[in-house]
Amino acid sequence: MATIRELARLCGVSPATVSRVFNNPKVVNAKTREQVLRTARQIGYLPNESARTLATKKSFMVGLVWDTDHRRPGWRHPFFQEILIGLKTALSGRGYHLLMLATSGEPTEDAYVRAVRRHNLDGVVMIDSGTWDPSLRRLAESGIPCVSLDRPVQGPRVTYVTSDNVGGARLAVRHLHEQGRRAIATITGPAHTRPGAERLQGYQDELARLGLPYRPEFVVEGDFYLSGGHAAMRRLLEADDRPDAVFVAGDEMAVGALVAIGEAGLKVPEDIALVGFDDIEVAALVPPGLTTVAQDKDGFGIAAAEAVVSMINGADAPPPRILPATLVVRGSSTPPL
Amino acid sequence: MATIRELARLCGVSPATVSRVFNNPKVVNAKTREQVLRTARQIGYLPNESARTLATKKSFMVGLVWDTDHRRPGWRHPFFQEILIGLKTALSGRGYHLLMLATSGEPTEDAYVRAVRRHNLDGVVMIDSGTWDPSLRRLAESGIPCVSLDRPVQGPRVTYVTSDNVGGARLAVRHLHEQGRRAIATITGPAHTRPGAERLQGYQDELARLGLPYRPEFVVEGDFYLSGGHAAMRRLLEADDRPDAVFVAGDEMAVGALVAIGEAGLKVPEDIALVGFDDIEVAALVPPGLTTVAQDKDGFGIAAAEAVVSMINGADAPPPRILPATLVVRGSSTPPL
DNA sequence: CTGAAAGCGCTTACAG
DNA sequence: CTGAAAGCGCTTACAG
Repeated sequence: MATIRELARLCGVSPATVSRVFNNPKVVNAKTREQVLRTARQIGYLPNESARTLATKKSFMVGLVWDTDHRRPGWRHPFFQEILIGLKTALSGRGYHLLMLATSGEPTEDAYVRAVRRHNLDGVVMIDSGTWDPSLRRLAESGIPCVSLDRPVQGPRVTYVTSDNVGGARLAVRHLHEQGRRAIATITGPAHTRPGAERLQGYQDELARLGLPYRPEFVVEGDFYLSGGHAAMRRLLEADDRPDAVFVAGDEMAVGALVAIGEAGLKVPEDIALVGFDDIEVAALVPPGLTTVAQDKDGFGIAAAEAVVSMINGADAPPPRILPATLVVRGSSTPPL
Repeated sequence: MATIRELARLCGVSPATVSRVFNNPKVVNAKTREQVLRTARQIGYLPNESARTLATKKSFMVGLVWDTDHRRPGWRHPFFQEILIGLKTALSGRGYHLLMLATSGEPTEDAYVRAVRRHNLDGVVMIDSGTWDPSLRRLAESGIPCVSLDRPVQGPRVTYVTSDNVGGARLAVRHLHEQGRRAIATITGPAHTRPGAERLQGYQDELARLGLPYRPEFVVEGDFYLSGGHAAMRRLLEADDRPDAVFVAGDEMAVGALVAIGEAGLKVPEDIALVGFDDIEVAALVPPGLTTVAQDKDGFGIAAAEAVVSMINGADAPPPRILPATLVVRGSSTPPL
């Protein structure tokens, strides 16, 4: 591996000049600049990022906290995977790499903060896995630029990105009402997750606006996973009074609900209309097509990357970004009764 | 951020001694060692990894090449997500972090090699996304310790981890035969992917062993995704002679096939038995339960971590690891005819 | 068991 | 526009 000194010697200039060619090209004479660039290409010179980071205190690396282990399967949700790729792409377009932070069995409260400091990470993105342990709080309070997905957090240089969960849920309920449904139940996400709570809120709000009664027996909590949606739907079907529509707060759960309805000998949408949330790939493919509230998955990654990079560059924490959610109508809720 | 000098000063020793406390503790006097450790904790000293990497040429970071963009949706497959977490966990247990490599629109052949060298990465894991472009070949040939998932590659310090795809496919076909099925079709993965080709091979091998004829019209290529399985199944159903069983080379495709069969007014397993491959979460949940060939998802991550770390520590490239695949019997293939 | 010194490969005021 | 020098925070033979 060639170093900056060798390259400088080859070009008959000082290392300082070579450094300027890469970091501040306009200040160096055009001729020498070209020569340095050409020679660098010939000998395959690559700047050593560790040395740069040591000298500049900037690593151009962002940490990803995706708090996962085998007891917390939050990461299994396909929605996160779709966000991850968008985030990686958006960051790399801005010159940043993504380091997956692992606590390596070091279960102390400051595990993440320590990892971030040791590696000179410039910022952090955290994916809400439903848990919110002290190590995340410490990270948010540490002063490191921090963007959280789907969860508001307190901290000096922290912001978050989320979908308009309340508005999206309202869209879903309004749509079901427009289709002539009046007994509209909901299968919620876990109450302790932000999206879970907000989508329930939207359901309640829209019910109120429409003048429909709020019926506690029409609200069953799920877990965002297929099996939870299946179980929740069975509970709804066991009740004396059956709903004619269900707003399911996540597509995976909605597929589980679909299955449960089929097992009960009922049909979607004839007997029960269904609207999901997320618009994961399977929503379009499962018959009769799942009507759902789409989240802007690429938008998550882009907004998170923008926010963290702007804070890294010295800006104050930008306000939270609430991405619009849009209704995608498919067969599970149409035609009207 | 406290440095090693400050810590040394506080303890009345030299930086060299502090360094030894962290890197080679046994050579330093027990008393001073304890004092250094205690003081380090008090002032929150953390070694600067960039400086360490610069001095030692070891970064304790492994790159992940997951070659993805919006045209190549390889990453969307839920199977990869399950592997990723296992890999991260296994690596972090061995003291390594995972850096997601992005080419940031730098579409040169040596983009990955450059990224690896610039960041002093100790090794690399590559996930086969079906494409195999020159930049991956260059990486494999570069001399950097390299582990590939699901694809054999040539290179001085390279090995790979895969499932026993041939054996697994044979298990599936044999099982269908034991259930009394004789007209056994297959929906394959893309022919240019290794798992796709091998599972087809296993299908052919077992057919031959059982004395069943190989019928080209019973072989339809899919894409490993739900929609591809759906389309492939429709083609099988359009033919004059309908199969009574299908070995589908991936669970997502199998779910698509299940849907297509239902749409055609046929039933699984009564009319057509189905066996998938992978054992992703949905396999257990979709009615009537998908019989499938399970891959050892945690095993992938562990084997890859072991292999790359052993090469980093100077060992020769270990032989390829072929993980056993096991049959998981559910309702889609039972009871026997 | 310990310290002084040199070095890892860069960057960046400072002076010219 | 350019160079010499100092410094980023560590590690590691070497000498004692």
